[in-house]
Amino acid sequence: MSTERRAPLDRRRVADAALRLLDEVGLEGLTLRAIAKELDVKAPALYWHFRDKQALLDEMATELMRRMAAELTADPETPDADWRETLFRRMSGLRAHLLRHRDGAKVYAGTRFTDLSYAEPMEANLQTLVEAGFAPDAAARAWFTAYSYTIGFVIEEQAMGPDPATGAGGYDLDARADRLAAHPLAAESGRVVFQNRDRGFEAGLRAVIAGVAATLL
Amino acid sequence: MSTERRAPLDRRRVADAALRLLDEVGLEGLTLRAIAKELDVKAPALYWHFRDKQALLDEMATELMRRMAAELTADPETPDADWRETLFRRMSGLRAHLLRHRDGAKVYAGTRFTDLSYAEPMEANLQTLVEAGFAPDAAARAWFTAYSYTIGFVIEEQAMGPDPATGAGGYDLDARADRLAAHPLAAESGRVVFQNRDRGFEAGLRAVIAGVAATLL
DNA sequence: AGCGTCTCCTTAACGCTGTTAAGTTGTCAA
DNA sequence: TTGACAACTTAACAGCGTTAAGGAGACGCT
Repeated sequence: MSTERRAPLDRRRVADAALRLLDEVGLEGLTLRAIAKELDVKAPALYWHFRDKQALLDEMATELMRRMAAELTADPETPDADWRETLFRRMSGLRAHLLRHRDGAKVYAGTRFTDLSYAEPMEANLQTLVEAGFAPDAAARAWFTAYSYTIGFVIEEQAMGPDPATGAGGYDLDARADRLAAHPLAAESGRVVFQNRDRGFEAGLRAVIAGVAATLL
Repeated sequence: MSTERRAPLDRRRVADAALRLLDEVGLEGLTLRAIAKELDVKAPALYWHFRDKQALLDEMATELMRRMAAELTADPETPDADWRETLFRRMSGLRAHLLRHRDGAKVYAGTRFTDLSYAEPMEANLQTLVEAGFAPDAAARAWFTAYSYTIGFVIEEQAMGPDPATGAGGYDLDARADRLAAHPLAAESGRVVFQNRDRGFEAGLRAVIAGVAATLL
């Protein structure tokens, strides 16, 4: 008679399962009952670990951030990298993590972390900037500017659906261009924005970093 | 015997009422029944005008954009303004419109416009950049970069709650600084980011524009 | 050994949500 | 006068987040 009792849940394992499920069903399909089922549990059990659904979403965002931080310590910096390269890599890494999950940016944006695990990596990032000559205020401003750009970019990006170049493309660019035939620049801008997003993101990020260097350093 | 029949609804009047209601109840309180009540109508009536709730939200975003465009044609450009000033004003105006409504950025971000009224102002904006010497691709990139920054900024901003400086401040900055005492730069960055948001937005936007000029022009 | 307490979960139910189906009313054309 | 059509209402449904109440197992205490 195996009296195997499942180990009790904790917040991280719930957030982990929720992130897994998110990729299958999207944010609007991410119900408490579905998450509970994933964990072989009934929905009200989740209320033992979280005050409400928003607290669970906050924990998901925090878990995402923890994974980002873990990747950083695992894969150590090239020591001679300057602050531009560091900032570029941090924001590219943020985008990559958000893109790993369906609606990742919407889950992440504007949520409050549930613990202080963000403090250490954030301090390190700001330190890099200060060591490069930024005043503490300017370092914070520089970081938040690049962060805002990244978040905004990925939110729009994920709302567009899959990249029409890579993959079967959910959006018909030619039809869009036809509708906008009377506005040639707007028509062409669709291709620039919707296609080749990796390159596009990086071009914009480089601009942001260059501007930060010019006005805040 | 007054047989006054209310004029039938249309999409814009519904979107208008929904935007009014949004300020009172926030995005999560914006239910179809509440919108319907605002219009003296029952909830299923809305399905005569919209396929589903998302279509209504799209119309709200479109209406917001229309108002922005209307403000532009009403208040004509100083003719000698250079592209930096134009871009700065456009993005500041976008932010101002998003801030006018509770959860404005969340409603606006990542929705699809329901008609082509965005085409004309967008063409004008891109034209300004092209006339200033940007290649068409670079103009589109420049615009989308500033746009992403603005959207990301306002989403984070509205998620923070009211500005602690102006108004009674929903967030306790001193408590935050205490928690982060071991990480002085991170602690101080809270004040930089959470306070004085108008100035902060503008400083970041100026950096973005300077960077765009340096790398894309 | 037995009792009580605490943790972690279940069962049952609540009000509310977006959405659909079917029916009603007024208006206008032929 | 009839019929078609637009613009709604009434009624209902499955599913949502959430709460209240209770139950099973582990743990410490006497």
